[in-house]
Amino acid sequence: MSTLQLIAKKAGVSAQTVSNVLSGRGVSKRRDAIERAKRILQIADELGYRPDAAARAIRSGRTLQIGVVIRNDRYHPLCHQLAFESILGLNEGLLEQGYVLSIIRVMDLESERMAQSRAMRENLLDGVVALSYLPDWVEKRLSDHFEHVIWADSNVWLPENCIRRDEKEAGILAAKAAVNLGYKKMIWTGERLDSGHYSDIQRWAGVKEVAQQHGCEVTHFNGAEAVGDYALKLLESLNRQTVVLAYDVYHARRIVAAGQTLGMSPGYDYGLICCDDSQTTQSHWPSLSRVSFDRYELGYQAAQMLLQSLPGSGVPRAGRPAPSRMISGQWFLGGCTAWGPDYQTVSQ
Amino acid sequence: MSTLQLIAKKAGVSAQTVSNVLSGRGVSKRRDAIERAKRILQIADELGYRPDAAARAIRSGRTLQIGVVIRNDRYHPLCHQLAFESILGLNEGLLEQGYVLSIIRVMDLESERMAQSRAMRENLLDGVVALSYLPDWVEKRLSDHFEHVIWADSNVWLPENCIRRDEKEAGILAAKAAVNLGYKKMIWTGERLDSGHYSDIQRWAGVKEVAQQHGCEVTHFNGAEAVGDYALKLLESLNRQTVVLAYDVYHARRIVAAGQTLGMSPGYDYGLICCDDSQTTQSHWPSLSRVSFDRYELGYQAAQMLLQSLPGSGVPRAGRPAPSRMISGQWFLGGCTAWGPDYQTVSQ
DNA sequence: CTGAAAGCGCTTACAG
DNA sequence: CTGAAAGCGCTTACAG
Repeated sequence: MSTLQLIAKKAGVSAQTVSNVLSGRGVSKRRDAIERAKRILQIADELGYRPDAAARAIRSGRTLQIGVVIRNDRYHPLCHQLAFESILGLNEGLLEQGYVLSIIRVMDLESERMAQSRAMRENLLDGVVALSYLPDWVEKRLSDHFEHVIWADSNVWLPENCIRRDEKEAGILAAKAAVNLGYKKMIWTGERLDSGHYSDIQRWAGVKEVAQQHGCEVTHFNGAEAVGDYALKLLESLNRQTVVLAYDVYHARRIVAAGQTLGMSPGYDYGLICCDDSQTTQSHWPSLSRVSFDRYELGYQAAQMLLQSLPGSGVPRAGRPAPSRMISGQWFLGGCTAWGPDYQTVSQ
Repeated sequence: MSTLQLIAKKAGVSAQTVSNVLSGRGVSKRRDAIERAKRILQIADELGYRPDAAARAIRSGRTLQIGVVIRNDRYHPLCHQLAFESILGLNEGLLEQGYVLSIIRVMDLESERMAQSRAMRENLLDGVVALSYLPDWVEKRLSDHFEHVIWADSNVWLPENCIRRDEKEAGILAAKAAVNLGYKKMIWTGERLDSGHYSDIQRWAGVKEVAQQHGCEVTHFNGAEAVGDYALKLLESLNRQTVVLAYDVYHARRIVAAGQTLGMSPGYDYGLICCDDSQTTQSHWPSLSRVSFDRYELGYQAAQMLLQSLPGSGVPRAGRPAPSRMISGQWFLGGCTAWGPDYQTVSQ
């Protein structure tokens, strides 16, 4: 491994001249200085010089490392697969400013496990982004442990350092589309109604609001209990006048699977509209009528917010907390799974 | 921020006594030493002491940081969504030995971009895991840049430092299941046959081998061109004697979507078997008959292999290259999408 | 503008 | 077993 010292020795100058040249600062316009700088650069190149991240960190007091907290672990590897899109966006935003991202699992924050995770045990991270639905004790622990936290998609909502999807709007967009398509009855399928993650509460609130405005009947179907009598009851109430509004793609799939056992297809035999999707949906289920959120962008923006709150991070207004943001959803008719009750089968 | 020095001052001892106590080494059994150690621990606790990762790295010469190279980026955020499962497994394996994982995108390895990515520009990583299908120039660049590389799921296959799924076995398992279920004709759907990623080549090789052994006709359908005349031709050849063997879940979904437009369902009107899945499939499409690979485990094992190849990583046999490994697939009947041609509809 | 010195926080030798 | 010293690779003051 080559160091500044080594380059300095080979070039016959001092270490900090090398440092100056390599960092692009303070090279004089004098002819000999320019020549020397060239030689230094060449030697550094020959030796394959790369700065030592640790040495830089120890001097600057900043590690340029950020953590992202997610729920996934060995026993719940995919409890929130969509997190991946946000992680990729986050990574891109951080990388642009020289920051590096690493993953922290919620389970690593448990008291008994804290000592196992070097990211928690040592001074390693300049800040963290908490992603999605987190237990109360996790929120507290993160606030205690890190000076800089961005709450992305979590139940924490403050004037600063939070970023969320506009979930009520998602419910409203989905329900309005249903009304406009002419459906007379709505079935809401999700796991929770008025508790849990803010997305559960607000998507349902948006749907309910639109339904009431238009005098439309809405029944609730708990998607977690899709097997047995209840599933049959649901399926018996499916018809061309009825639209199922699904909390997410997972619930939408369950409805389709259950319908299929009775020979019913979405779009044709009943309407199906989903309140949320991800980029995967576009490739795996493009025909789904849905509200779409850009989770990659959410991650990217969360990165911007965190960098803004970090002093000396190089972005504009660095060092001041970032005002909270809300991400808008977008209505997508899809391929589609909701033609409305007046749909006529066309021979192909 | 509290340092060893600060604790030492408060406790009236020297810095390295504090270091000794906190690292759990060399505390004598003498009564006064034990008392003192207790006091030091208490002070460290009160001050919320956390070791500085950079300082430790600079002394030990190891950063305890690992990179994982993936293809995903802003323009292809989900070109390989399944990578997430392996990343989570990798993260778990590394974390157990105090290592931290960060993400490197293939695009960050491009010459013009190298300088942008601190992970490449600086001495930051002790080693990397290359995940999935990588262009030749990426393989070369990684080998040149890093002393320790594990090739996971890539086209690189050497006696050491490589880990792969047994893809030929996957093709064989899928095709044998089809034969055992009584299907007479097979349709293979994937994008490539004899070139590209080793999974393309070997899954197809396994299927072909079994088909030939049993005198079964196999036709190939390029899933990338599923729209238009070709799709119609495919659909016309679907019937109860025929099974579609899909390269992956994505291709399986396309077949189902195309079939649906003609009112055909997998399992009932034709057979559908998939050569690969992921943990997501279990929740999103449990009825799919398939070969299953544990990508989380693949990541976890790749972590073990990398740690073994790193000197001083704390695992057994550290410092010696890890022999290459092959991960087995497992046959899953699923819910199912392949009952065989003799399936009789049962009233529900 | 360049060089010698000091120091970031820690650990690894080496004396007492 | 404990303390004073040296040093990891770099950068930030301070002299020449």
